[in-house]
Amino acid sequence: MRERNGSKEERQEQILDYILQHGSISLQEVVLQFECSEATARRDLEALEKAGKVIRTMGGGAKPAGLVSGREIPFHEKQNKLYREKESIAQLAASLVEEGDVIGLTGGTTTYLIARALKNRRNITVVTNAVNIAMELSENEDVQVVLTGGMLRSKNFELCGPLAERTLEALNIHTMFMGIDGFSVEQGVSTYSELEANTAKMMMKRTERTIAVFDHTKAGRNSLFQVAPVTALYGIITDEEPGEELRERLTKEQVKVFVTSD
Amino acid sequence: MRERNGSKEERQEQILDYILQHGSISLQEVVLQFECSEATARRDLEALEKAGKVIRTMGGGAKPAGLVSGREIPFHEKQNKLYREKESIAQLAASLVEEGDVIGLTGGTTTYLIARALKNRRNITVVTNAVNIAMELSENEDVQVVLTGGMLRSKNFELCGPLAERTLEALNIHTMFMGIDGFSVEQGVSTYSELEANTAKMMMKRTERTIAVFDHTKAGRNSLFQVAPVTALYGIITDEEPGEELRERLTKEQVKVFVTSD
DNA sequence: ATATTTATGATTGAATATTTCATTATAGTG
DNA sequence: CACTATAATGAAATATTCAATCATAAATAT
Repeated sequence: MRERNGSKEERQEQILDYILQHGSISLQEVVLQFECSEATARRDLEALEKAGKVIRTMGGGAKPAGLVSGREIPFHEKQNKLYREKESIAQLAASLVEEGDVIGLTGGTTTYLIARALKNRRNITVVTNAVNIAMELSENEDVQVVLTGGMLRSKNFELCGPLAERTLEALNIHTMFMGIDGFSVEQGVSTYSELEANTAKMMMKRTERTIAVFDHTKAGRNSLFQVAPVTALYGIITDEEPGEELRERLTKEQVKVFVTSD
Repeated sequence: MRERNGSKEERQEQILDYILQHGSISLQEVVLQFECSEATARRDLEALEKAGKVIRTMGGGAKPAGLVSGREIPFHEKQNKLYREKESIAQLAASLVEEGDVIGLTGGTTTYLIARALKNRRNITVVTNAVNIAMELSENEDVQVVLTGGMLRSKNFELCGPLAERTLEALNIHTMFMGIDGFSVEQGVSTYSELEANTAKMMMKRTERTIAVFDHTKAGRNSLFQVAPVTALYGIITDEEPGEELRERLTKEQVKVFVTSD
């Protein structure tokens, strides 16, 4: 390889730096600044685009929306296969929210979509422990966003730990939408992660009405850590009619069932 | 004019809606969805670009980063100014950090640069109330990131309010780097925002050594809300030698002075 | 009714992007 | 140390997209 000034990685990082500072860069600027060919400049921009860090424009590159401090906010819609289902769940959830409400949202893809559905609302407050949800909603000044504190788990952008729980103690939430990994009559709602389970539990304690949101693949499944029994729920929102037995039990426990196809 | 479905304005608004929701749109999607020619589709995107509402890409348009629901994030703009000075301040600050330290960072451009300088460190803990700093550092698993809770102020990504202060009560910070808007002998350090001032005050209470970081344009200036007198500081880091009187006073008060040019 | 303005679609030359292939440096292997 | 394999780069050919221009038809004004 004919390295002139530095490695490919260095160059791309510098290009990204430039874009983050200036907002955009032209192909010619890349060529001149790094004394490389147009082909290389394009390849660098292409690589950065693939990494979600740059959006390519005609004759250059620019800073994409949804990029915070050079980092992509994950959970973008394309990635998800159950996007339609989750989107319809999110729409239904959002329809239950009224002006003046104080809403709680745990982390997760479905709750993230609920946040997006609430994005253009006025006069609501959203309490969440998910940084990406907070960022999404902060775009709208009419939505008050309260983020819990805590240790940042980089993989899913959730704040967890004792600090998160401590923060929640000071809050009172009307309606909380809880994203979960498993739902069954016997075990209630459950998640893969103990940290998340604990944080969710704590959030529930501070909430009047807890509504579990999940797609049909989660129904009848149990994840490792139980968050709450079905009796603790105000309602559930899902995309497929639950089985007869489940439906009966839920009715008996006065758990409201919202199905998107209804 | 041969209006098919609606006016030019309607169409452009719908295109914008689509882009805001989906993040981007292709030229072909515009053509198909609105049954117009490519020329018209391009013209619409061009108009939206001129209005600053869309960034045009190769073969389409996308949501621009500078625009968030019609408002701009001032954070990245500010970063341009005095970048070199701030970067050198950040480097000096980072050099004071050792393995095992628990570092506090308030929000601000300079502190953000400190975070970036600390990004590849090992075994340090960073406590911050700035979401963008947390996101930046969370890329590295060897840096433990603790975010305070609080109300998210969308303009600068800072978490403020009683909740932030409540979170800080549970934490003990070794060295804190505080970004400020004004510094003078009489008033000490000050900021534009009362919320930020209060949060900074609280963070100071939980910190052994507080170091104020600021570029020379902040020296000798007072902002609206005082955070602390100079006597409360362990040190300052700035890019220009302070005046003789100031230097004398700082020496007398045993405030360490770090200047990047030294 | 006629003229004017505006929006649109089509065409063409220019700019940009993509693909492919040859070259050279780096890293690894015996 | 030579040899190979790999990765990065540059150059050239091809394909795509864009910008500018002009003609036409609808809406508006006179």
